[in-house]
Amino acid sequence: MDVGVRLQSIRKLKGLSQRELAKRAGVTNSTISMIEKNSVSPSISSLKKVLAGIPMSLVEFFSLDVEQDSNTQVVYKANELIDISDGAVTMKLVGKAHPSRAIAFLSETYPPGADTGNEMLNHEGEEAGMLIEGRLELVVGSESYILEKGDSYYFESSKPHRFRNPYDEPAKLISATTPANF
Amino acid sequence: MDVGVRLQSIRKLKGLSQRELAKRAGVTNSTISMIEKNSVSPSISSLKKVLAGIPMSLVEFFSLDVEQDSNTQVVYKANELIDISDGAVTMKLVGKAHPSRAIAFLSETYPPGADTGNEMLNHEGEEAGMLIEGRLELVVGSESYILEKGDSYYFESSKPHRFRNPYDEPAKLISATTPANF
DNA sequence: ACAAACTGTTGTAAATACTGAACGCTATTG
DNA sequence: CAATAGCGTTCAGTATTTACAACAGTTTGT
Repeated sequence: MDVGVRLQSIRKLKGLSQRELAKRAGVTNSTISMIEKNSVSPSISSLKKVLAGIPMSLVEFFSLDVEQDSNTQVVYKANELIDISDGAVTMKLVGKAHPSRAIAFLSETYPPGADTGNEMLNHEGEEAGMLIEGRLELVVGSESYILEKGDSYYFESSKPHRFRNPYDEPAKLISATTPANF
Repeated sequence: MDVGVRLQSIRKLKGLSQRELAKRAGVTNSTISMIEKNSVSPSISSLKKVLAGIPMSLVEFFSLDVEQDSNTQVVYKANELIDISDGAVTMKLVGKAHPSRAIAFLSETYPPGADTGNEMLNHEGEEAGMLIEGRLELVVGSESYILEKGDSYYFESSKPHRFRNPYDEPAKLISATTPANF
């Protein structure tokens, strides 16, 4: 979360000097220096100007993750998933030990009557899933769908959405969301 | 790309007033007002402070796309998935019509003897999955694992990996990969 | 109707970021 | 050995952003 260090590593990765980047970006070299030393917190406009000289967007800049080469666990037995259940809905997360989680991969079970409630729109990402057992109702935006075994979905997480099981047998769903909000 | 408009829409989405957000964020209301009117370009530190009051990260803030009303297909029936099978392995992709695919969400079937072959290390990204039926062997790096029904996995796509079904019943797998390489 | 509590929008003064011109340093070149 | 060109850092002055406080307008409650 260190803007200075982050900028410096990107700049060096691109093989640019402070002055070179400054020239391309249309700022002075001292600006770059001070930003990298965290002696100032740049304004959005000037950081944007600086990044334009790389070039790189603000999103890219902030989402750049400092790499980590963990030798983490790969396989998780059925009983090793971490339970993040919410109300009646059972949700089990794959990859508990994973550091830089990009996907939230879940096994979800909706007992009869279960409902996620009207989730607020979640700003980022996309999600997909497939129904493994039972039937389930999916509402995305103003549309309502009935999922049956083998059916799947894919939508932007930013749209308001909701899962509901109005039937009398449990529904089992496997889903993936990116980026992970857990 | 308009910071002011962006902040305002998020704030209103959360049902906060300028003063309320200001209080939570530890800044003054005038700061919020001026940022939203684009009469200033806030510093990273103050924008970060403001967003903390929502709360929201800088990445989320900048990656929030304002309008995204793509009326693309949401639900895909079992027979609507597009088949990208490779050799003996059946692979069906969810969300064929989706424009900005971030996840490759697949339903895969490995008949007895099927093998993906030694896949080359696959760019960056991560993948996760869960076994729905049968048994399957997964090799990641130098490690080999046996997946049974309900077991799952999560690893960096950059590690060399391979799936194989040495058993005499078909194996069914649901997987998610990001970013999508299809 | 009036007051109280809220909304967002301004000035002005204080705090912070940016520029331009130094500085010391290392490497390359004649 | 200069001399030149590059590097990143620092300092004083200027430009911009922020806090504080006052403002007008709208809604809530008595």
